[in-house]
Amino acid sequence: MTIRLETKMFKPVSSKLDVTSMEEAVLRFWKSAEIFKKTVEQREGGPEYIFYEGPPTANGKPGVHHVLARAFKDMFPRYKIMRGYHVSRRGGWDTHGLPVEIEVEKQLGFTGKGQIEAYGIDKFNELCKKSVFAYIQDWEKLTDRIAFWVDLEDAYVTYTNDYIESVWWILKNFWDKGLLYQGYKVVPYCPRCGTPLSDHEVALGYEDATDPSVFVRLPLVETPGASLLIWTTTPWTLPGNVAVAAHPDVEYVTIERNLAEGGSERLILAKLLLEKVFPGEEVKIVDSFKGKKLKGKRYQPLFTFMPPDKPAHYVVLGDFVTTEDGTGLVHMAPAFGAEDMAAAMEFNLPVLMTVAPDGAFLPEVTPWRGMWVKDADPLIIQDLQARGLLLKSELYTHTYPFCWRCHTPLLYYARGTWYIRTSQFKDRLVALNQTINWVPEHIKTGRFGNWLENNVDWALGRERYWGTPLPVWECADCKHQEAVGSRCELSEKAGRDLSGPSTGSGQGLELHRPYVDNVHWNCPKCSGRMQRVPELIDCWFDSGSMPVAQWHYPFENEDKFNEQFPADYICEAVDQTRGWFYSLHAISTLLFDSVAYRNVICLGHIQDSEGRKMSKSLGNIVEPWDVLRVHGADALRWYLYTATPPGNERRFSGDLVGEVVRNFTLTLWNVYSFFVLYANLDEWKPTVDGGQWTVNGPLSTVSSLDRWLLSELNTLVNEVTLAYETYDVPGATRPIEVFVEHLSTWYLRRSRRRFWKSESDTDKQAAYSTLYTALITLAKLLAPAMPFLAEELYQNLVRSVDPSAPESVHLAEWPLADEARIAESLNHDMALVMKMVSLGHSARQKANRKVRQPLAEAAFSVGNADERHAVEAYANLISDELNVKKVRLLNASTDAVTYAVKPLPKQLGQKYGNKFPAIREAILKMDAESVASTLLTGQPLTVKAAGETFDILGEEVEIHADAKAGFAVANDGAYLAALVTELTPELIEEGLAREFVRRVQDLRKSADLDVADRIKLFVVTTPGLTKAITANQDYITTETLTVELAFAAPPAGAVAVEDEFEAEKMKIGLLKAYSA
RNA sequence: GGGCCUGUAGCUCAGUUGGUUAGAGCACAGUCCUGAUAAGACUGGGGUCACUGGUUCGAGUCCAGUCAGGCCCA
Repeated sequence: MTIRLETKMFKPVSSKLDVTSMEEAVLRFWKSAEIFKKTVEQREGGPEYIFYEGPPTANGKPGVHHVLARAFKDMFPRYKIMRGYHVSRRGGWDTHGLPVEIEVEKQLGFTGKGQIEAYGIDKFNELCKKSVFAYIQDWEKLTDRIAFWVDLEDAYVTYTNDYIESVWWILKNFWDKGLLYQGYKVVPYCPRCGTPLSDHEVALGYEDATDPSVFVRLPLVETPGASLLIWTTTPWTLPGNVAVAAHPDVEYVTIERNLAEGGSERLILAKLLLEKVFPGEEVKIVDSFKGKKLKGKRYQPLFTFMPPDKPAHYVVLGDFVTTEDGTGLVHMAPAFGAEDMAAAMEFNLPVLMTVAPDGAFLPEVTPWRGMWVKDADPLIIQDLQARGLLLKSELYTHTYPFCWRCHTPLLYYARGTWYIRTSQFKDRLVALNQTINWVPEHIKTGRFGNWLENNVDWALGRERYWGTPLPVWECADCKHQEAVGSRCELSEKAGRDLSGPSTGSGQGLELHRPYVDNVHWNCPKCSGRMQRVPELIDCWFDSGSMPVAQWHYPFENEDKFNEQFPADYICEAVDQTRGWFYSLHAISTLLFDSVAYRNVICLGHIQDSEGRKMSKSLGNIVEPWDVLRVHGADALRWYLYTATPPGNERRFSGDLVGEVVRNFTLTLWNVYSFFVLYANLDEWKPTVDGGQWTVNGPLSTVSSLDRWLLSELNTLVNEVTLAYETYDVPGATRPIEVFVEHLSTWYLRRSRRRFWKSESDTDKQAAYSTLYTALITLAKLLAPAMPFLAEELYQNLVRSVDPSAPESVHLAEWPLADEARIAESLNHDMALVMKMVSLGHSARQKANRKVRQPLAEAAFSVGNADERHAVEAYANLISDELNVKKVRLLNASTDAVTYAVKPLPKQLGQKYGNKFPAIREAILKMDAESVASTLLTGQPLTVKAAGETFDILGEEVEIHADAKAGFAVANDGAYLAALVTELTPELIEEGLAREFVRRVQDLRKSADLDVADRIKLFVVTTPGLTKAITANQDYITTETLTVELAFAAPPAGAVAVEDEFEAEKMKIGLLKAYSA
């Protein structure tokens, strides 16, 4: 294709789109023109829109689920910028915590805490610090490629001294309010990592585990020969047994059973569980009683390694006992179970701590000393067996918590640790949550709301190395404790300046371990030595402190903090309900009695194409780059926005993204390239009107197609805008797909001739104006979701002809709907026209009349008077599209039309309720023709049913017309299209002429002519076709841009072809006459 | 065991306050259309709307229960 560039307004656009190179060119433009920076700078002074980036950890490669989150994070700031808001999108990195330590331990080949201390905490933490940015380049590259605009140059980093100091300030605040306390509780504890885990960490690691399931006899002291029967899946807790619990109101039985070795025994257990414990075994019930009768019964201790310091080994009563599993008699080891500990408190039972923090038995437990408790399970079982205390031992599979990073089974273990008293604020947590806009809404009262309702104190302490140290110092002698809230305060206490920078020659203190542990002072109470407690804090507290700590508030940036709190919008995946969503909410509630965010989109997880979770071990991870390389970022983003509502889990594969390109991107691209092709041919350009873009002349009031498209366009603007305002992502994207489809397959399909015609009349101008308006409006509506394509359209359609326009579509103003252009009835009518045309095509298919053959007449039947008007008003559109000479409405009096009636359930059912079936029956029994004629004249129909008389109105019954003879018919409900299929010689000749034109156009194409090139045409053909060509010569020469038509053999050098159709033969050839 | 969500065509998803014959795209087959189109139009095959029961004149939609999957909590 040859284009004379010097006269063209718009950059020529190939009809073939190379997505990747287009996007890469846009990326280069954004970079060189610093567009992202400008989107922030140019909105300085505008209202603030506050977005918080949930900080990821860059010690692993980003995956497609990160693309999901980043795509959703990106679109609202882009939208708000176009609406004039100032949005500073500060990035952040989460850098502390066990995952980081685990990675480094792996590198070093460590398996326990001892090795870390031997290696040196300073060196270990140095490696942690390096490792958190191991994959930062991957993150930056991906973030850049998918066009997630976030400021990574000025990102906050949770390990910096400034950040930690702000976190300390928060903790000191809590300390002063008495919200930070040391408690002793049974906590899930990872013996390998040597630290308790928070509830949200435990949640990450449930797996199926197979454990021993043992039934153990506890011989009663006062009743020789009888034993309590208990059940446990953790035999290693048995040396810690101090009591047995029974439910006061459950029915228990004493049974007698024969022993294999001879003799018999008596056992006590819950009656309901008898069948489960002794399936198929005959047992004799000798007694039956309520659990409360067991109260205080003493039994012989199983083990005596650790003498209890309080009365023990008797039955206590508790409501927590269930008859789901086991025996209804629950073994109590207060050191290893939360309920056990609670019972120990209630009944003043001793706590036998038989296990060391590393999960090994203490030396006192002589047979298994130093042994990992789970390894000791079989030996304990053996021991019980040998002593005749074991009834039976089986295997039991249940879900059990494992350490989420190292997969060690967790132990429930009584430990001292630090808590934040969040439960005291439960009501405020719940009340403030009510003011947050959750997408999807059910999270608010469901998952997140329930979680808040059941709030328990936040277990904050972590006995680890790489993290924010808990700023509490304790006197070695008198246990006096002080919390420190800043570097200055620490300097004062320590008596030396520790507040300077910690790098270079600065005297300042690095706030991590081990350096911070080396700061001491004398106890003000007893002049003992103040030493920092060993704990770090939960790294979720770091990220939850981000609204404060990213600004190093309150030590500086007070104005920044005030301006940027709370957030308008955050977005993360659903696993963050117990993570960042909670930590942000809890901290800002306790600190400021405020929400931390007003709107939140909570994303579902991505699964693979089979609906399985993507995981490294399954090897089913879709690499984002594989998709990006083939289909580009826009298509990936668009797929994520449109495929599923954000809260749903979604199946994902690269092929589904490819569909977006074929279905949506290419359709829009082709409209765009069509526009540019013809606008350049006609040298059409929009005009600038006082800095505002308008289009040439008044927007047509002549063409109903133009009025319709603009009505739909402005409707779309309203729809998309409302969706953005309510954080409805599918609502902001899916309607654009529908519009583009209509734009391409109806507006443009029906408007093509308006662009082809040679004369430049007002109708042609109006067509250009309308299409141009639609394209530049679409570019803006698409900008937040498809930033690349939007930019490409905008640069070529707007910037190339108006250098004074905003430099980027992302700096442009969001379009506002022109309400005056919205005409509901027009949208309605056109939808009807499309439906009638569809029926017309269907009828043609049935009649086996191809579209190129003109037909004499199409007649339609529709539902009501308004619709009859619509068909009349758009008759020319319909006749063009269906290639018929005449369009009219079917008329009962002149056409051979029959009627059928269909009572409408919605109308009649709502009005008459349970009388509806009888009424329907009665109407159907009546003569359809007379029912129709009554109702069509606007009179009510009198119906007798079930002994009553009803007046049925026209809108309560649907009247179906059917055309009898001489028509090819297609219908749908009340709608019907009927085609006259009879052909006259003139119609046949016209059909031949169209066939002929089609052949010439193909030949033009294969001769590689430009669309506007004029040709000389040579034809040798059979008489029938000759006659048809002669009769339609004007039509043919106009259509094919023929300046000279000769009935002669093509000369040498002509592009020629032979063909035959409809029993006619021909040879045609063409020569280029001249270029347009 | 408890909470939340999901279950509609081979695949990805729509389906309004309960109301006519449950739709779209992809994929498959045929026909047509095409001087923007890698596209489009029409037709066809493909559905016990997870299952069972209930409410109702009427249930994909409301209620109860069951099953399956996901996430979360024990």
